[in-house]
Amino acid sequence: MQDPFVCTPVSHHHCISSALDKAETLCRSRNVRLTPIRHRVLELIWQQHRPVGAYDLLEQLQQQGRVAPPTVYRALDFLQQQGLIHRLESLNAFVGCAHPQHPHQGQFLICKSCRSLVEITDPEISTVINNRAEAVGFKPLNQTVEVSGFCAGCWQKEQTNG
Amino acid sequence: MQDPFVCTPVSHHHCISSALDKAETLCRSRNVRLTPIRHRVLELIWQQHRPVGAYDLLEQLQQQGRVAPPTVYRALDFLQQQGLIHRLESLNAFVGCAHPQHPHQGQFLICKSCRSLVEITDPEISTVINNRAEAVGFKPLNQTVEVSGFCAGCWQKEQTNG
DNA sequence: TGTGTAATGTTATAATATAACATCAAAATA
DNA sequence: TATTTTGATGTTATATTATAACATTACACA
Ligand SMILES: [Zn+2]
Ligand SMILES: [Zn+2]
Ligand SMILES: [Zn+2]
Ligand SMILES: [Zn+2]
Repeated sequence: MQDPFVCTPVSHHHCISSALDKAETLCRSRNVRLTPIRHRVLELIWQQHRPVGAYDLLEQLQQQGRVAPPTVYRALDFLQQQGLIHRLESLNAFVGCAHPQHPHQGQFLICKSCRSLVEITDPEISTVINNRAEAVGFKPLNQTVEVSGFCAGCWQKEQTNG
Repeated sequence: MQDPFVCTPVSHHHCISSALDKAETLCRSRNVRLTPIRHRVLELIWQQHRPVGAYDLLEQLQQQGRVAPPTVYRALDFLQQQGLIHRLESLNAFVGCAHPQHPHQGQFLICKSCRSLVEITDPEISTVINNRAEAVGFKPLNQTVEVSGFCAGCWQKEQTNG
């Protein structure tokens, strides 16, 4: 995974096109259509490389013609179904997934200060949660794990300033 | 904790009044005001004993006179600050907390079928998540852990029916 | 009783999301 | 190729969730 914390403008350009390439390959192999709108929405999401709201995307799309909310939400639904993006429940926002090959639920670290985000995929977290759920007779299907706090850089600033 | 899965009408009546008693004691000891509105909102939340939306609460409050959204949201804010309720990010809903004495972040098991909810408080889950976050240089402050799936009862029905 | 603060009332509006139906484009079939 | 079918998008309206801003009221405390 491309680490957002060290993602420079140059490497980020690469990480956008890499994500889009992966998406195209994946959609072709699954025989689903990554239409221009869907492709564009995914591109806009990766350009930010941080959580983006649906209406932010809408605004950007509207710079090239009239677009209405359902268009954006449909694209987001598709991208989510294909595992190309994740929805962040605590932010009402969306972020690109860097490993869309295997369906999974991400675990997200969200910086309160710079609003950057890192997705981790830790099997131990999933396992512990599932075990505890099953221990009380619950059948777990889907996990939402979102951690808010400070990224390394912002935490350092916090400590020196505060 | 009163287990919602086995919460009968009778025991539930107890669990409402117990929660309200705890809240009163707690607010008195903290020298904050559990005003009639706040008390009423907490009561309505516990009456459902499952996640309730702000506008559901509003509707119920309006049966006794005109109430506007800010009133409900303010009460919810207060109750959240005091740890008397939790907000479920994945549902945009609120649920009563059965252990408001010690501030904590809950871990929630949400049944897709009957929409019942169980809060667990598992230190191991918190610890694993915090460890993994710190391992990538992130300073974790707040965790959102919400698991959707089937409660014991509904899972049994699912398996026999499907 | 006055005086400051916290809580609530009130109105308006912001932000997020979906329903319903019309139109269009692509794929499949004849 | 023409026809049919399906999926995608356009369009309008509206639902749902949440907050801003300012007026008023209740309470605490001097
Ligand atoms: Zn992912
Ligand atoms: Zn940061
Ligand atoms: Zn709790
Ligand atoms: Zn259930």
